[in-house]
Amino acid sequence: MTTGGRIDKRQAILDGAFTVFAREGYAQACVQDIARESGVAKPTVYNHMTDKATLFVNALEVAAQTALAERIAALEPLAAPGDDLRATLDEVAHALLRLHTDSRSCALKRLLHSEINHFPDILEIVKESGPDRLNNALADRLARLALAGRLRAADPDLAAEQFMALLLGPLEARSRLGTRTLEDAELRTMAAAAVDAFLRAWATP
Amino acid sequence: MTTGGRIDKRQAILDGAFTVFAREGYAQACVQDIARESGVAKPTVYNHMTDKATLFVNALEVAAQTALAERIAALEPLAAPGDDLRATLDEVAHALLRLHTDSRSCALKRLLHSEINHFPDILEIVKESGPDRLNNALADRLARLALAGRLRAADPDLAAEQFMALLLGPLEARSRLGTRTLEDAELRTMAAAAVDAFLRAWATP
DNA sequence: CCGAATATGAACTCATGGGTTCAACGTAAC
DNA sequence: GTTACGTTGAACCCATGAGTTCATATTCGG
Repeated sequence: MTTGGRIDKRQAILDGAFTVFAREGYAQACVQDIARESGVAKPTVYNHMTDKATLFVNALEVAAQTALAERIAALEPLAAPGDDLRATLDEVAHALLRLHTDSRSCALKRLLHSEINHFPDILEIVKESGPDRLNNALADRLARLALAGRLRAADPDLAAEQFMALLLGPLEARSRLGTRTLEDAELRTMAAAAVDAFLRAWATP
Repeated sequence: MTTGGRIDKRQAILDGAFTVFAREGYAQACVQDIARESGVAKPTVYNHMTDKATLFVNALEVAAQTALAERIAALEPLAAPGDDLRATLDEVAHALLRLHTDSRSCALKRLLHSEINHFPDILEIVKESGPDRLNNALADRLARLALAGRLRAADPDLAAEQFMALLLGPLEARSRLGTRTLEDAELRTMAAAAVDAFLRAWATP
């Protein structure tokens, strides 16, 4: 039934679709371009997806799942933090910053924001693979640190939320809404500043 | 030359344009609808603006200026903070949260993000009336507080950036990308949490 | 090698909407 | 009144692009 080729084409289409939607936005993207970008003919696109709208939603969905998985993987060092908690947090913060400044991540965020009113299904994607999931995963790690006496014990969810806020909040202005590419050195500085403030607010007194 | 009526029409057009763009997005909004929303005929729109693109940019520009002015005004209490610094910060934080959850503010942010790649002029708007301006105004207030010994003296710009981050970062997830309307009680809780963390990180030791 | 399923490209239909034209209509200035 | 200017609504032209059709080519299982 689903031959290998079919699955490959489907992946190629979803991938190419995200690329074009990311570059053009939903309305400005045309299916012809998506087909070209995917290395596929236009009728083939309609062979796999019923219309442009579902193509859009599906493309966003896989992009969101991929992004979430990468971000959660970046929390890994917190599972076995060394003696130097600050260094571990710096490392995780820097990795998260890199992932959040990636051009596909920025585009994903842009698309989710801009089309959320036209596509109710997008809300489901956000609940399924949005920042809440990442916050929860981070809260889990922080809770274990709190239990080990290395952080304040109060409300790991709030701690996670504020860690992410301190880290990502400054991003928007610094990157000029995703226009400017930030140097790695600048990312390290931002990560260090966020971790520093976070530890002042959340380290055990 | 410019009779009173002309200016009124121009304002009405810019206002109606923002309303429709906010509801539909740039590409999906049609000039006919904008004309209807503004209580004006379609050729009148083209009488004031050369084309849809400049109409869009101008509408965004006035919306951004308005939003910035409101936000800077909300910092006013910090000019003469009472004995209770926390209470003053709570008040300002709450006011800022209300302004940032306003539906027009959310729409403005959405539009800036989603069309920044198609309209280079938007970058100018962001630099002119974007978060940097608000950060600077806040940093000024915080610098005076630091000078008065009520906050750490180091880097008021960073302090302002982190205050805004702690305040607005949690907003995105909580409001489900601007979909959910937040109750005033929830805004107060969020403001208090942000101020609490900010003071732990930035109060004089 | 054959046959079924899928892919292809080109051409087609049709709806949408940006931008313009024009003749008729206020309306305010003098 | 008349002159000048802005507004109006309707009709119009034209480009774009979603979605389909079909005849042909390709590919893969058996």
